[in-house]
Amino acid sequence: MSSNAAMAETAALVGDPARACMLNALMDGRALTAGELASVAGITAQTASGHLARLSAAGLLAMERQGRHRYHRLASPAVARMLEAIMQVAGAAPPPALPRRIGPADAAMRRARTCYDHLAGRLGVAIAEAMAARGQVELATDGGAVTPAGQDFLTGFGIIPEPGGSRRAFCRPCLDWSERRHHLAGGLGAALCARCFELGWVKRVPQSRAVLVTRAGEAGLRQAFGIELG
Amino acid sequence: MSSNAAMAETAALVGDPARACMLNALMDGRALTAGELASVAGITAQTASGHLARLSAAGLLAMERQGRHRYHRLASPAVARMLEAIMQVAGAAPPPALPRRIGPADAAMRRARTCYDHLAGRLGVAIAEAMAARGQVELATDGGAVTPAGQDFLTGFGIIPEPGGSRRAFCRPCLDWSERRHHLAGGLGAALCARCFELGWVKRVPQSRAVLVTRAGEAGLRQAFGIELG
DNA sequence: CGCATGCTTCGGCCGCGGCCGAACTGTGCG
DNA sequence: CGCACAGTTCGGCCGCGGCCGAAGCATGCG
Repeated sequence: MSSNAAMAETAALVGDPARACMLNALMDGRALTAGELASVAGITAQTASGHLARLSAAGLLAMERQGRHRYHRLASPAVARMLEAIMQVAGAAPPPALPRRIGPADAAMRRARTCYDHLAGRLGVAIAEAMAARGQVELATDGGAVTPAGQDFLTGFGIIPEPGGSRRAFCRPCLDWSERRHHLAGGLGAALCARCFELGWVKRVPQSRAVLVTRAGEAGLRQAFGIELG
Repeated sequence: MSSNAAMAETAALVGDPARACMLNALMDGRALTAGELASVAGITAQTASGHLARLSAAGLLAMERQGRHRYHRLASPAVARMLEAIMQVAGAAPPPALPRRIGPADAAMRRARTCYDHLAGRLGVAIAEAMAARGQVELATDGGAVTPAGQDFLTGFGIIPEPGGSRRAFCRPCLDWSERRHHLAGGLGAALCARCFELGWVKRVPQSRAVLVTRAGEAGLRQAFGIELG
């Protein structure tokens, strides 16, 4: 009865070409701005705004303000799974993942850079996702925490976990500019970044926020986090 | 691009309350008539007809004529999976599976009966599904086949697989009246039915198409097919 | 401060599509 | 053959919702 109505409502949201286009563009887990989504859907910003509001209200999307931008992303893996299931029935091959050029044009910046006091770019995101996958940190939209396993790892990595003091913001997710996924910020992000510099794994590029991953860094990252930047 | 359009089209089909209602009613794998589907959706027959035609054209439903009835069912497990994924996102609990009374009112008939020369009812459907699950038979909409493993099983069960003669219709699915799922018909269905009588597993109920599963039958069916009629 | 930018809200246009009544096909039954 | 019943097709009504132009906030920058 009402479950039918709820199902229909959700499906109807996906059932509009413009909205389907936007959802599809978010399938890789990145977060995009309203303007970008309007562009990929081929509609004006005001129309997109309405769609995005409805998608968020229905719990399909999550929104995150950052300055004067608003980043939208799929609200949960369940949404992605649903979209995949629909595409399967629709007989549509998953989209060719067109390499839309977003973020900084500089390849080195996209690969690795600092964001204030922590690491960003593919490197920063890879570290965050590796630690999350291994259960060392738990990331939520509005915060995060280091698990006991994470404490152990950090100690072994040469980072002394914070005493009770400014615990609040110690482990915090931050939306990555170029990757549009979360990397680690807060005290933890800063400590990881500092330790990587200390170990000689990364070096600053003069006059730029970009950092260079050294040979030693590639080996160390592979061993410590299982990361392969490619 | 076009994959977005295909996805939107499919989702839009589910996105109508009436169609969602019908699809939901088919989630258990049974096949229902257009009239029944119209009834559960609370719309007239002519409106339902239009919906069903569109759903079939899009490959969400499969239709099967039987006399002057037209039975509709989900076209594939992928469709069921999609619907489940949508319901999950919609936060709707799967419908309480309201026990709609369909088919013959006689409980014995629903449990087990003969259909011409083969077994039907919960028993017939259970045998067909058990054999399909074990890879002994392969059932398609318009025919079926006994696999090598199935040949072995049948030999052990005391059935001599047909010689090349009337092979065509030896293994054939037949839509079950009360269960609205397929049971086995054709030469195979007849042979299985005959053997069950021969083994004393089932007995005819006088003046009725219903058959009774004996104590020996319950044990035998459990052992031979892993069936538990409950 | 004022301007530019990103996004939202409002108002109105318009077309798609769901709905039903009525009429038609086709199957089964006596 | 005529009747009953399941299902479809046709035609027309109507409302929901997508779309954009214009105007209204918010944030950031010089």
